[in-house]
Amino acid sequence: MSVSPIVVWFRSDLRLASNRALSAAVATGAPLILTYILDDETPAAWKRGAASRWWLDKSLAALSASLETRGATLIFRRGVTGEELPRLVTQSKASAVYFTRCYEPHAVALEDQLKAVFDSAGVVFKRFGGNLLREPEDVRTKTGDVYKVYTPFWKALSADFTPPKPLPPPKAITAFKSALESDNLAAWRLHPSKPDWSGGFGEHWKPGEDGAHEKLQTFLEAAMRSYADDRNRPDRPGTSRLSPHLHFGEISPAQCWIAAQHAAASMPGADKGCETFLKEIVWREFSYTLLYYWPDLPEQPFRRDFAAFPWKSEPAHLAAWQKGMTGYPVVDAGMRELWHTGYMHNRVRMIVASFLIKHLLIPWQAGEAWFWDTLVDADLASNAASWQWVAGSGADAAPYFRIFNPVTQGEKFDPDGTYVRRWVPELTALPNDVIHAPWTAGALTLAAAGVTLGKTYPHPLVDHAAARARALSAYDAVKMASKK
DNA sequence: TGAAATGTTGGGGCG
DNA sequence: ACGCCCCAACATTTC
Repeated sequence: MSVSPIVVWFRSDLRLASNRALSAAVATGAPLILTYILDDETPAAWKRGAASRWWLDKSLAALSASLETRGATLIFRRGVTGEELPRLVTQSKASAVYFTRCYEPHAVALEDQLKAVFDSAGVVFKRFGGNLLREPEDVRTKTGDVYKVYTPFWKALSADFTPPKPLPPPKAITAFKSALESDNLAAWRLHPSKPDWSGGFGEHWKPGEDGAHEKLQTFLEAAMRSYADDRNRPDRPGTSRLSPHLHFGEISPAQCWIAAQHAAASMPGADKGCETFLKEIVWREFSYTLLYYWPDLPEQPFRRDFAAFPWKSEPAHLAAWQKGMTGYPVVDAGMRELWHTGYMHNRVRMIVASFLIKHLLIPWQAGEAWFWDTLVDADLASNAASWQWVAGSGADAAPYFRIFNPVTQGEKFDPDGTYVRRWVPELTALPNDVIHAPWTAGALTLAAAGVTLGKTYPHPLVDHAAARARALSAYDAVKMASKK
C-alpha cells in the first residue's frame, strides 16, 4: 500500500537543521513534497524589497542544493499561496501540510485562511514553532498582559527558558516520486537588474544555512567576548551580522542561543558579551511580539499621540539622506554602506534614523520604507519596532528628546574615522580631528585634503543646533495633543 | 542603547 | 594669607 505524501511548506525557515516541521515530516516516513511558493500578491503591502529578493534568490538556491544531496527536490511555485498550496496538495494527493508559523499580519491571515480550507478538505494542516525562542502567547505578565516594556519581557522570557534540543538535519529524505511541475528559480528573476546595484553584495554575504553557521562560529570565536562594547563600534568587526540569516530562518534563534551559551561556558570573561548577545536576540523577539499583537505597527505610531507630530515633506532632503549626501560624514557613511552591502551597522542605523526623523522631521515611515527596500535583513517586525523606537513613538521607545549629535556619535564610536573613510572616500585625507565635522576645518586643512565643501562633499544639509531646537519644539505638538 | 544646560567643586593665578 | 575670579572637571537636571 502506498502512504500518502506530506507537503513541507518552506517560508521563513530556510534550513534543514532544527526545523521541527521538516524533522516531524521526515519522522512520519511518508514521502515528502518540499515546496517554496513565491507570492508577490498576497502581502498587499510590504511586498519583499529588492535587497531581500536578492538574498532570497541565493538562499533558496542553497536550500535546494542541500535538499538535492539528500535525494529530494525543492518545488518552486509562484502565485497566490492561498490557491497554489491547495493546488499542490490536490495534484499530489497529499494528506498533510507541515510548516513553521510566521507572525506578520499577512502571514497570520494566510495561515487562518488555509487552515479553514484544509480542515474542510480533511487535510492535516500542522503548524510548528521555531522561528522564535518562545511563542508570543507564552510570554505574559502575571496578569496575562502582553509585555510593552523590554526589560521585564527579557526577564520573563529568559527566567525559565530552556532552549529546545537541537535537531540534526535529516540525513536522507524520502522524496515523493511522481513528477510535479516546478518553476525554475532563475526565471523568477529575484536578482535585481536594470540597474543591478547588488554588485557588491556577494563579497559581503553567503546566504544559506552554511553561511549562517559560518557567521555564527566566527562571531563566537572572534567577537563575542568583547561584544558588549564592540557592538557599538562600526569601525570594528564587533557584531554577529546574523540578522539576514535569522530573518530567512537559515538559523534559528534557539540555535544561536545554545551555541552562544555553550561557547561562553568554556571561554573565560565571555559571560557579559554572551548575555548582551542573547539580549539582542530577545530584542528581535520583543519586536515580533509587538507586531503580532499590534499588526498596524509598521504603519501607525504605537503611541497614538504621535499622530499630531508636525512632520515635513521635503523630497530633496529625503533624497540626500538616501544617497548619503547629508554633509554629516557618519550619516553618509551609513547610508552608503547600506547601498553597497545591503546592510548597516546597528549603531549607525540609530544615528541615521535619528537624523532623518529629528534633524529633517521626515516621517519615520519614509525611512522604514527605504530600509525595507535596501536591507538584506529587512524584517517587518524589527524594522517597524526599531524605527518607532528611534522616533519615540514606539513601545518602550527612546525618549523623543534623545537627539543624537551626529558629530559626537561619530567621534565616540568611530574615533579614528576608519568607518567614515571606508564609505566616504572623498574625506579620506582629512585629519581625525575634523573627519566627523569637515565644515569646522580651516581652509588650509580642507585644501590640503582636496576637499571643497559644496563641491567634492556637501555642506551640512541642516545646522545641528538649529535642527535640534526645531525638533524639540515640534515635539511640543505631541505633548500638547496628549494633554487635552 | 543622549545631549545640552545648569549646578557644584576645587585648584591655580593674581592682586 | 586671603579673597576673588576663572575655568576645567564632574554631577545633576532638563529637554
